[in-house]
Amino acid sequence: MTNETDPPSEDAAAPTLDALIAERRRKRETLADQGIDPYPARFDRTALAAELHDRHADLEPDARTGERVRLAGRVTAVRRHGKLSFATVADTSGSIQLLLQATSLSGQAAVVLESVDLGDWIGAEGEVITSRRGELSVDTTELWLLSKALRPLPDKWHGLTETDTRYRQREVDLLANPDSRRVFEIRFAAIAAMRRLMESEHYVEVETPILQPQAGGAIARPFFTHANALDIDLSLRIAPELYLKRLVVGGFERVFEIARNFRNEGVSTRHSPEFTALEAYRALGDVTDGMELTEALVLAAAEAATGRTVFAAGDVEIDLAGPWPRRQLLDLLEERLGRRVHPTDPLEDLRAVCEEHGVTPLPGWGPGKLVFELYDQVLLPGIVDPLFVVGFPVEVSPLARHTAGDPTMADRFELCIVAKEFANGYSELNVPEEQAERFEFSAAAKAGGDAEAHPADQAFVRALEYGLPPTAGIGIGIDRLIMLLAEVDAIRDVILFPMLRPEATN
RNA sequence: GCGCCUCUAGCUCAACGGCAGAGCAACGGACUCUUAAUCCGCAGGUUCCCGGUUCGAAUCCGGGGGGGCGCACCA
Repeated sequence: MTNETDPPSEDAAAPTLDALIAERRRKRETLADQGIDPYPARFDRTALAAELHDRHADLEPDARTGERVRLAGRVTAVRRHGKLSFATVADTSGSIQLLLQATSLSGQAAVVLESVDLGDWIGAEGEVITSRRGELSVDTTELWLLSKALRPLPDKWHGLTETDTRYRQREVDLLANPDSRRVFEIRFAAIAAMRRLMESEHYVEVETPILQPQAGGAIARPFFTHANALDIDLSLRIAPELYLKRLVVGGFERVFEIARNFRNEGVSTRHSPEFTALEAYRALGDVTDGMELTEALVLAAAEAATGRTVFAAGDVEIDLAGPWPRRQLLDLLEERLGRRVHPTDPLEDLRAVCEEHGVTPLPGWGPGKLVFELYDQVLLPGIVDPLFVVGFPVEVSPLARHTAGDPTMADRFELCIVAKEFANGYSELNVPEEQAERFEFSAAAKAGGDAEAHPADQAFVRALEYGLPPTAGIGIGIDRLIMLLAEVDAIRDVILFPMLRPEATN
């Protein structure tokens, strides 16, 4: 293995990407020529990098442990010093250094080391030691190639910065940018924690249709598709709400779904056409129980994912530590506007108040919508720390129970943090006739050209006629919650494969 | 949809009307304690695409494409 007298291969192609790949293929063939399988079927690993760091945190420099381990991971750095080399290997838990001495390596290990490239998956066996500089290392005797990286990795120091490539080739982003990986670790830890909480509260996780004859449960424009077998047009769901309440009618008293929703609307830093919401319904509860559950879920997610309650959001810090204040929307508006407003006020008055505060009323807006817009455009931007805003106009809450003694207001809350809505919930409307009436009203708006008005859903009304118990419902925007916990400001940074235009074909 | 910004070697970036360059990665070499290793050498380009202006275009202009940000719609 020491015939190093060959001149540089004279047919070396130009080191464009193709040539870099060809070079790595050549190395792979070199191994195969020597009887080394470049794609072995499996590997028995006995230790993870992080375990070793935990177990041997206090070793002196130049120490030996006598502990032999088998590691596997991706090569992220190689430092060659002639007969001594160092390599850094990253596995799912973290990174660890391999120390590779020519005098210790097996014949195969030496051959594998000769051809190893940044990005290759390797397995290594050796003794856990510390280097003379004190770095925990594996004094390697055996080395296996587990899978060849034919494509070169991004710059090990700068990583991958081009957003386009980060989103299109998320796998490369994840392996090259630790921060990106961290965001998704937070995401999935948070979701798992919320699932655990729901389970401990005896909610059943269910699945409802994504392909629906008629998209309901929210005010939004759906995507459409077509089912060939039935020759019918279908919508992709905009919310699971109506189906979940039908399950409560059916006797599943506590249900939840972590639902991917689809809305054919604008794309922005805060909006993705495809987004995830947790919706939960609890029989016998009301809007108060909904707020309690919402707060518990967010805190459980924050605790499990980060262990903190204080987060940076832009240039402000917010503290999630509860309990969160619960304030009536109409009271908050009175404080902000200097006068009391209510959906029963004359339309012209409400329009005047809107104009006065920079909200331009649109022609179709009723009094409830005007009040809601005052909230959305005037009140919401000023909210920083978590706040439950309670009591919304019925006009903009077609599925919520109206407030006792006030048919124009609904027992509904929104959770607001740093000027954004994070969750929404209410006492569910369970009077079939009233629901049918609300649907008629919104269906008229839809017929009048409002593409986002809620459609009448007869199957849902029929379900209510079998009896929906008093029920609390909530919906939490998972992506936005993750943005908060991970302290990133683009929703695409918390979605693994965000929607993009297709790549240009070569 | 509208406005602004952006696209140069595999990656990260220079050059801003005058020979398209550097660092990392690659390739050849030296090196048994490095950790962004170091040193010597070598190679690498459809400057996103099409067109125009110009003696000369990565650079200026027009059109197109990808992406980002802002506005609008929405959560």
